[in-house]
Amino acid sequence: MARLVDVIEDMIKEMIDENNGIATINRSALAEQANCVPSQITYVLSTRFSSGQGYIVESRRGGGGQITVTRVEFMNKFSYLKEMIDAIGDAATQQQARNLLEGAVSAGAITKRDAIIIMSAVSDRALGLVETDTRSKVRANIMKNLLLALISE
Amino acid sequence: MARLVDVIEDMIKEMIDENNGIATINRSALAEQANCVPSQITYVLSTRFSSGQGYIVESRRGGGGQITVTRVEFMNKFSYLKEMIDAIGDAATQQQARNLLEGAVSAGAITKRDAIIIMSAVSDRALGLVETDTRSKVRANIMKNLLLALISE
DNA sequence: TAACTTTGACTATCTTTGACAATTAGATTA
DNA sequence: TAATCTAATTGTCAAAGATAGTCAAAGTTA
Repeated sequence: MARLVDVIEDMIKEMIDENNGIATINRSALAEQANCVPSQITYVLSTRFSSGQGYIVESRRGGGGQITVTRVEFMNKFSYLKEMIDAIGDAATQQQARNLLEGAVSAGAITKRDAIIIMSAVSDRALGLVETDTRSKVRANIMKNLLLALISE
Repeated sequence: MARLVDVIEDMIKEMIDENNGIATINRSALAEQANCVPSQITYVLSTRFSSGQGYIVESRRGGGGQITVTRVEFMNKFSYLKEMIDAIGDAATQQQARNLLEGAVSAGAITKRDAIIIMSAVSDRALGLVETDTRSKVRANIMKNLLLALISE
């Protein structure tokens, strides 16, 4: 069964692709198109289109209100990695790590190969022996070290 | 009567064989099929499909969640890495990790760049939040996962 | 007896939904 | 004109739903 998040993520990315890197969204219309509640759109935007993933999301409420999603282009690799490091903060779940890495790959900030390597180091499997209550922090730490290594190449 | 672990192990291996080396599992569905509790699947995966045994296991929770098991083929050109994985065993100090990586670089099994990346993930600095008494085990685990990722490319 | 297997209650994480709050443009009114 | 109302939008947050993970006790086997 396809996940709604994935469907919506794809729809938004398509809009972005078709519009020179900027999607202009009417939240409820998109929700209707995707057959879901409007807040689901908000959820997708916050988990898949964050600044650490190379997007700027702006919005306005009220009549004529809308959401615009802009893919940040021409951002050099270093500042992208820096954004990622900021986004990680001091804890990250496996899924958050995955989302960040996918964003970085599609932004061209890192290669797919590097993303796979990094993911393999911070997956739940790799960290299985770390106590569950510190695992997210350990993951964040490792990931930041890995990204720093990429920066300092 | 055949042991459950063996039955489930075979089921998963069959799925892998039938799908180009990758099985996609819904844990509770498979448990139902095998007539056991879901956590039994987790047990089989951790005892029979570990990184030391050449499998990459990935998973996601939540709606649409799933587990994927990938069998990594050891081609000849990766025999050095396979031996490395065996050599790591279940614990490695930072120094041992460094030595192994240096050996791999001078043997031409991995690039210097990859060695630096891997080292940045398993350095004491990256693992600072892991309790010292498990750190070597965690390091070994991460390293095996990383090497498998390199092989699986 | 030591190691391995099986079970199940409990936990963690991710997604989906919906009720309610906040904001804004434009229309209406005093 | 200024204040107010109204309709149109997005934002927030917590609950419900859907998976997988953990851990320790009980059972089995070598």
